[in-house]
Amino acid sequence: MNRSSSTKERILGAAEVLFAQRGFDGASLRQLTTAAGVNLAAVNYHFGSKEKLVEQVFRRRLDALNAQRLAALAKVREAGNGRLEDALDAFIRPALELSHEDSGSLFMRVLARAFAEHDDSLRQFLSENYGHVMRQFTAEFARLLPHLTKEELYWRIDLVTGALTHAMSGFGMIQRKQDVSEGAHREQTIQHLIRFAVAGLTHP
Amino acid sequence: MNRSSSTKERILGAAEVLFAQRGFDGASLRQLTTAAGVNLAAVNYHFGSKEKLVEQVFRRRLDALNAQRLAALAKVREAGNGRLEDALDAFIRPALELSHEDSGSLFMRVLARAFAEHDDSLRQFLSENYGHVMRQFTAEFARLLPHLTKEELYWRIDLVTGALTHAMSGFGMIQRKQDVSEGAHREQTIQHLIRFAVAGLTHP
DNA sequence: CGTATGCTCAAACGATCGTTTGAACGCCTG
DNA sequence: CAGGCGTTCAAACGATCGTTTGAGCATACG
Repeated sequence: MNRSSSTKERILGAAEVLFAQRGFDGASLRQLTTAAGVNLAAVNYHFGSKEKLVEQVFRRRLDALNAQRLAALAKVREAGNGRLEDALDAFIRPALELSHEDSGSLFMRVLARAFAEHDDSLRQFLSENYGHVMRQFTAEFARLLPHLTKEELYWRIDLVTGALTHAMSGFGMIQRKQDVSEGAHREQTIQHLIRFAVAGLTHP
Repeated sequence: MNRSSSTKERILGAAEVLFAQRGFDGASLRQLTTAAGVNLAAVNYHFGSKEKLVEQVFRRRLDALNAQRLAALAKVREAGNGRLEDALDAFIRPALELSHEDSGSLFMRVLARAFAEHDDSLRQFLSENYGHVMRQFTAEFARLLPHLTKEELYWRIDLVTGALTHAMSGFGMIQRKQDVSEGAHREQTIQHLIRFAVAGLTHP
């Protein structure tokens, strides 16, 4: 029983790495199970199919990520000082903390890939399970930026989302310098993203 | 001989559509040649391999796109009034005009996919053939924003690039309304992107 | 007219894919 | 000890992939 959960976890871990590196189609179950050190048939035994495995890879990270985002957003609302920076922090910080975990940084690449691939079933899965998070943040932004028309707001949120996805998935040129600690670098990154997002959302 | 170029063009057109829809791996040569109405072997006969076909799909659009971008940038430099908006216009407008051509909008999706896939050979191809364009624009931005450190500038360019790629590849929620002409909608979009980019690049 | 040349075609190649199968294994329970 | 159960395993399945082949066709040239 303990071995079983170990096998599942090993598959999920290897899947995240290989999906990030080669994409969902590009990573074969043979590469994946070899990297995980498990039998080829284990994926279909434990997950049912490759597609279900993909969903579980998302679930494992996104459940926790979105719970943290919503909790942080609730705290911001509770405080009620209406600072745009705080709402953005609630959205950005959990994602960046995840992406600095063990192999969590790869997950952001997986997520960026999912956006790039216009695979309908995957997009539907993401929308059904996690669309409410985006809706809550959009509502909060609308509250904090009441002078913007709905169309204008959507435009800006869309562009900010693109920038953040791009940055968090590690496409960027910016690398941590050796004389900066990881925690400090993350804090620096968060501040960069927030200042950029604020400028993009509030410009005249 | 006329038939030959027609076959090549039909393959390139169908490839662009299918690569945008299903990705480079996801689109098979059999789907592709069927859609193009040509024989399966035609791809390897005219292009040598699937990978070479992918390169030609990029070349066909990017050669023209980057030539227009550099020409527009040269004009901006010549005028010499140092407006950031004009440099951004030189970068954005050619891409958006391309994406409103016949099936050119799909090409921006293909480009976004290429960014998402961390395929090394493809990235190297893009960097070797078109890296100088990005370098010229970066240099121009550095000239127009002399108060920014190099690191700060790279951060902002990186985020702006992410936003523009995201927006131009049509992920966005914004759709053209029926009572707005296509030309007007494009001009509106360009202005949106430029204002957003200016805000992101110049904020304190 | 005969013969190169450029192109198209159906067919087949070996490789690799996701999935299924049935036997073997370890372990807990009765 | 016997037997059921969850898991792992090697092997095979049919499908599909990119690529190659060699015959067939048309057009251009001596």
